[in-house]
Amino acid sequence: MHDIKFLRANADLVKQHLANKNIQDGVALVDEVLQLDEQRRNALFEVEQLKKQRNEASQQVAKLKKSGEDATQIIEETRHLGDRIGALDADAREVDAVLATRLLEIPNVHAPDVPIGAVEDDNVEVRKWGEIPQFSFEPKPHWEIGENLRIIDFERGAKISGSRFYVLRGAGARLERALITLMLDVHTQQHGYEEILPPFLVRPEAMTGAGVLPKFGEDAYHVERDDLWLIPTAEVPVTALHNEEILDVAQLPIKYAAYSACFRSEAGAAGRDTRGLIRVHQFNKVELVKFVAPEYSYDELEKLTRDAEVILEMLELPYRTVEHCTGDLGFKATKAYDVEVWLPAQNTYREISSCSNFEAFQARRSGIRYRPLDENGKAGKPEFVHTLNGSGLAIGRTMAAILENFQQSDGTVRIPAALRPYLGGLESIS
RNA sequence: GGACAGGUGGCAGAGUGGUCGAAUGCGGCAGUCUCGAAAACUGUUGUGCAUGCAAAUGCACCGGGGGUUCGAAUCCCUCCCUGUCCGCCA
Repeated sequence: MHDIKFLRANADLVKQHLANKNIQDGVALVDEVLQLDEQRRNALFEVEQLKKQRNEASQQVAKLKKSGEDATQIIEETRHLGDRIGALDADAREVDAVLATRLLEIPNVHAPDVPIGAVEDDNVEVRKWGEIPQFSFEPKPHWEIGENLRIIDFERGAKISGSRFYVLRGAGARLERALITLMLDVHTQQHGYEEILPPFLVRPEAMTGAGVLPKFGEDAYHVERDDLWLIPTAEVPVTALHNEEILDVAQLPIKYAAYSACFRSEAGAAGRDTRGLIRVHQFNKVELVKFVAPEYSYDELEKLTRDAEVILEMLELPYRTVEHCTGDLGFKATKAYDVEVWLPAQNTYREISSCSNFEAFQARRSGIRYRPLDENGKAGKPEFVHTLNGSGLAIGRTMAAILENFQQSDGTVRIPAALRPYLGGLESIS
């Protein structure tokens, strides 16, 4: 969410950035909000004048009654005032509600150094790591490997829950659990994150604060009866951890690593990645979330991205890191990197982590603040923190990458050395 | 799910219709005292919004929302949360 004052003062800049982000109705959205804002301020000014009159009249009544005098005349006169205030207040509230919703729907601006571009192809590769494996045979896609080894059961997943669901069994289930544990261990023991295990169902406020609602409700699952949402990522509950709090500046940066199951309806994704573990309704992920002082947020983004990359290096998986161009940045981020792992059977890199700086976009929605220190070390007025997050990593896609990259001609899969301690020393799945 | 009891400033805790944004205590900040510190004493100490260049002024906020009233922290409705007991349950 934008600061309305910033929007008022920088409407043209915001419009330009939305155009850079390839947002079609950006100009109209900004103009509508500015108009609503003016309406709201006019209504507010009028109603506040009337309230002032009413407050003064009420104090008169109090004085008269105290001295035992008759106040019926003032009470009579003020009664109409109350009706008008009520009506104007209702108008102002209505405008305010529309304004708040519209404001929540305006995408974030982008950082000045983000490459301008329209689509994914304009993203810029910033790093590449690892050797792309050469096979003496035609590498199989991970879903075939998984089914042959009887560690992934897509058919029964569909029987139980429908398409885009799967069942892990035996070594597959254990591998999934090992990956979760390894990632949490590395992030907590080597990268300084605190481990969080959050609720998987959250209130609408948490979804709104993180930026999923009101615009992207279609992509998530909603439990009607209790008005709770299944989290599409641990980002939602972990970001909400500090909603409406003023954080102690000495604690910043706050860094959390959270495992959760993630639930996505994948509405509008029909026909895309229909096979395998790449695009499913329920998957596991270890998510990294940071709350930082604004001046450090871009440094922290670089570190966060590195924290994700390190996991792939430990697992010996080749990857590249690309920076999103403006057109691919999405709704919330001012700057973002995707870490993409090599998938041999698809002969391409696929996103396995997306690391973003949101600046104050989420913090403003969620009321997450801190008191910056002045040059004398004294605490000042509360200001919004910057929030960042990134996958560290998506577990299902990591499993897919392991199966495809380390498959052998005999159909077995080699387990990378770093993972073996988490699998009781297992060196390959056969 | 049922029955009670609660939710007030950073914390503790008064306040049951009229200068209550809110007593008091603790904490924080500044000052006095001191070589320095502690103690003591004095002062100060919330957030958001609007108008304004500013100083300032106004409005709102006592869990959220709505209502009654000239006037609500205080009364009513509703939702949420916490505690206790009962029921159910991993």
